[in-house]
Parts: sequence; C-alpha cells; structure tokens
Amino acid sequence: MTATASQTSPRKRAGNGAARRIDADEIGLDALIGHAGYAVRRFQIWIFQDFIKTLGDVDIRPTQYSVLTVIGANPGLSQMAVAKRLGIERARLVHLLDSLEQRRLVKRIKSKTDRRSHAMHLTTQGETALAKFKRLAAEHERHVEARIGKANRERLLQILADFT
Amino acid sequence: MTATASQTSPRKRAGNGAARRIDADEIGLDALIGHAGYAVRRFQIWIFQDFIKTLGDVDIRPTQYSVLTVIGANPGLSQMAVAKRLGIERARLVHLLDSLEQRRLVKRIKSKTDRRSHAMHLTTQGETALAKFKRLAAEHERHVEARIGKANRERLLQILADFT
DNA sequence: TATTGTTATACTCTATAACTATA
DNA sequence: TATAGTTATAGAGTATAACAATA
Repeated sequence: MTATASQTSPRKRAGNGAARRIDADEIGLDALIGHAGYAVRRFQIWIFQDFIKTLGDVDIRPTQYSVLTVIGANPGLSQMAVAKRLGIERARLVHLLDSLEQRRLVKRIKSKTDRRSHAMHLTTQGETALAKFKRLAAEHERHVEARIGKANRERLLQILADFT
Repeated sequence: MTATASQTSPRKRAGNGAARRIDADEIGLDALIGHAGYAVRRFQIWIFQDFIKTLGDVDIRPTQYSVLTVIGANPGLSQMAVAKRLGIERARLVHLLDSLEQRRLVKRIKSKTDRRSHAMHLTTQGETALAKFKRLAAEHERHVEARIGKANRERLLQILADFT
C-alpha cells in the first residue's frame, strides 16, 4: 500500500454553524494507516507502559532491565561492549550504571588488563533481584500475548528477529 | 516462550589474564530474546531513523508528519481532538503547532462556536507541502518493505492494526 | 464545575562535543 | 593517535500541575 493524497478526502465538518463534537474514533488517519512506523510506535508505547506498570513495584524500566540482563548473561563486559550491544549511547549508559550501582545491583570493577575500562558484574543482591525482575518481565510478556494473541506474538518475534 | 534465569548461563570470559576482545554479536541477550518489546523497540528506532533521514531535506519528523496528515484529512479539528487521536499530550501539541504555524504549514482559527478552542487547518502552502511529504513517506515505506519483506510488512500492519 | 489552550517543571532518551586517563 | 569512561549541553518526548478564558 502506498500513501497518496488522493486515497482519502477530507471529511466534511458540520457546515451549519453549530459544530458537532467529533469523537476520536471518527477521525481518519489517512496515510498513517499505511505506515508500519506509526503502528509500531503506538504498539511500542503500549508495551513499554505495560512493562513499566508490571515492574512498577521493583522500579525497573525497560532499559534498566536490558542492561541488567546482558550483564547477568555476560559478566565482565566493558561499558562500551554493553552500550554497543544494546544500542545505547555510552554517555547515557554511564548514568544508567550510576543508578544501578547506587542500588547495589551492579558493580564496576577496574580491568587489570586495560586500565581504561571497567568490567561490569552483578552483585549477589543483583543476581537475586534480576531473577525476580525476570519473573515479572515474563508476566508482562503474558500480557502482550493476551493483547495480540499467542500466534501473532510469535510471528512478530520472527519478523523482527534480526533487529535484536 | 518464558524468560527464566536458567535458560542461558553466563559465558566464560578469558581467564588467562589477557582479556580477549568481545565482539558485539558474541554477546548473548539472554531473556531479552523472548521479549517482543525489545525487538519492537529496536525496530521502531530503525524505522524512525529511516523516516527522519528520508524526510531530512524537508525537515519533517514522524510526529510532525502525523499531525499534518490528520489535520489535512480532518480540517477544522480542535487541538484536543488531534492530541487525543494521536496520543500526544495537549501540552506537547502546543509546541508542535507553534513550530508548524511558524513554518506557515498550519493555521489556528478561533472557533466561533466554542471560543475556548481553535480549529486547525492546513494553509495552501501546507497542502502542497504535505503532498510532497506523503511522497517521501511512501518512499520511506518502501525502505521498510525492502528491509523486512513485503509479506512481513503487511502481516505486521495486520497484527498491530488496532493500536492505531 | 469542567474543558481548551497555554505555560512551566521534571525526568527520560537521543545526539554531540570535549575532557582525562590510559592504550 | 585512538579508545574507555566521564561530564556537559541541547533537543525530543513524556508526564504533571497550574492558570486564564470560556463553557
């Protein structure tokens, strides 16, 4: 589907002077309907909001969760390696790690082989906490499944597999 | 697929003192692999970057495009109606419209029936510009199709249709 | 009382640039 | 010289709260 101006015409507004109230679902999206980016963005907002809510009690946001998960699975990584793998700016990762280190979930250990870099590790407390976060994240994932359907969720993961 | 800590074990780092360089694609994502939100977020970033680049010459970003498209298809809408339909905060829309109005693409007209509200319209210049933006956006959409495949793009639009 | 548009504040995130200490 | 981590700044985007004008 291509987006052209001729696809839809502007809908008529009340022309009698007494403007009718317009409900949100009456408003046409026109070319936006054909844009994958629009749907993906709206879906991503929904999914992040559910994640933030589901992990609200433990106060962990999606980016923090991704950082903890990658460090947990690859202990000893440098900040640069984590940043590159997750597509986070290294300057941004500094603040994320400051916060996670203050919460005693992560520790930076000076590398002996390259004194410019830090080896990232979960603390013991961090390991325990991450296990809990993963259980909550799995719960969030079940919300996604309930929202779009089991088969659709799996199809989505397949389609987007090489963006990870 | 559920995300549990036992799915993958931390991979061994070089233990011989001479730390080996780790390439990004060697770093395991662990539980993130099973999260739709992670894949969707990475895809959304890619797609927005392509949109911003493809419409770089005309300096239009995704949110601006969505606002112009909805106003173009529904002339006379109030700011509240546009904000609600697109899921934008009304406070944020004020600044978006300030910018679009300064560029003479949009005009706010005081409503005669409800003097609190403004009726949003494209200017003549805005109509012409939007037609061009739509052609560029369609070009961007072809990039998406080339990246994930025609059938996958259509399937994606189907799966996410009710988030629009 | 409630709603529309506005202003303001704070926090998240992205994108840069520059600095330091190393390599 | 180049890289790792840090600090700083600017702009998007999100989330609130409060205010004036109007309903």
